[in-house]
Amino acid sequence: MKKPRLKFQTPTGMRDILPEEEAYYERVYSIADQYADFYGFKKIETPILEDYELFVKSTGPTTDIVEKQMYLLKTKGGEYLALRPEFTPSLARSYFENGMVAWPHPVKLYTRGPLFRYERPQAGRYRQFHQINFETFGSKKPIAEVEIIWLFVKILEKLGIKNIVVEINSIGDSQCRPYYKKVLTRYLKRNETALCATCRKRLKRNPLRVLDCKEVRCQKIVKQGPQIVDYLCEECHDHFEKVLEYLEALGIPYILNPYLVRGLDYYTKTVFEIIPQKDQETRQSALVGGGRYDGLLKLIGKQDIPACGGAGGVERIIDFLKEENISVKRKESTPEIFIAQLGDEAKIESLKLIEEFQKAKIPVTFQLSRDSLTNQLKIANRKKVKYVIIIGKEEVLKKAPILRNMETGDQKSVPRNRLIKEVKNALKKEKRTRLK
RNA sequence: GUGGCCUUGGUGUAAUGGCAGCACAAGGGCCUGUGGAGCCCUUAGUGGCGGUUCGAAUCCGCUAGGCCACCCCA
Repeated sequence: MKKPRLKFQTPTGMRDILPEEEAYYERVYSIADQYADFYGFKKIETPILEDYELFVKSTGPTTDIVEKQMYLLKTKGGEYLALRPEFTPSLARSYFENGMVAWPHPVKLYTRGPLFRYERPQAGRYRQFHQINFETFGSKKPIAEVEIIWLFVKILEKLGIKNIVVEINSIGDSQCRPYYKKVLTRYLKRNETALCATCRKRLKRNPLRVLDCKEVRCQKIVKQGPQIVDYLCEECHDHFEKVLEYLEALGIPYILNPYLVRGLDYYTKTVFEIIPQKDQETRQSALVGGGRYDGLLKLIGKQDIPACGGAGGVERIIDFLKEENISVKRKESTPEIFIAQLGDEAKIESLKLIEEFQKAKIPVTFQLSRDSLTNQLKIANRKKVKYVIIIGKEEVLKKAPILRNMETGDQKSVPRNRLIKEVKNALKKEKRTRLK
């Protein structure tokens, strides 16, 4: 619980990512990069700011994201821009704008980076957060969304995450969903008095959302009501069956959740979430979410292109890694050599030395702003380096710095021109004895 | 947008209406060019505004942040 009451600090819900935390991000990103590449998803980046209308049109004007969570800003030129709250609209826009329609299909894209939603911060939820995101444009085959689920499962596995489940459902398409909506609405209306207040509102605006209400009373009613799977049209039914068949073939464990609907307007057919097993009850912290959105592209471009995609929440994945005690090793260099200098000539000489070590790819550390040898050795000691090179006036004159072993306290003077070689040998010896 | 808890040096904490203290960290010294220990010194704090009171870190109000939950989502 930290809160430095400073003049300037990060805005609410935003935070600095410090070195320790950064190691986790690097880990997640590097694995995502690697797997994206293997599975043929091409990495692209889109601007953080987009035309505000893009999200209104695609994410949906009645969604919470658009209604209350978007960062909206007006430029000096009078345009309305939004900080992107999700990736899909941006990628769909980019698909049309860059003529990807003419690329060999399906077009498989990968992107990652910060997203912004204005809401109250909470565990695993920030106003600036990060996602890894995959989209496939131009395939209506069920394998397309399975591929994305597969990819996410692989990435999570590689990160060391087990104990997760894929929850999956089909919410139909424009053929069958309207009818189901009607049936559901009729059913819910009959039981309206037993629903919670918000669900009574939902009933008018978006009755499907009643399905994933967490109120016990609503769940009770929903459980006895009609399920979408029984109302799918033939095409959606077959599609869904194929999806499940592929998942089984891949050995990906999944759970059918007939009440999974998701909050964005544009989904059709398959919707899925990947959730830690322990959160299955609450479904509070989905690590990954996505689905098919065949109707979206025609809303923002000329052609009607089938598409699907999914997004993984980087912060949530990292939180989960930490909860599961999956540690991430930092890959920064750990210098084993400290260069200590005394006096001006020696300081200049040590600058040259540092460059030589850099060229020889030997990581060194130093504190040029310190002058006393005592202090420099103290620092060297704290940094747990193996060797210290000491250069003073005398050593500059003799062209022979001192090489000191910090463990044994032995030291000897080494001719300047042989120093790098000598250090290399010493480090090699260290490594060998450590292996024994 | 709603609710609960919280806010004291860089960090972790103590003081419950009466002198803001301790530990660690940091910087310096004891020790002129040789570290790890010890000792000494220094820097540095009640988030902000207002109220109650002889007196407020402490009680009250507002405000700003933080954490958590609801809503919703990754």
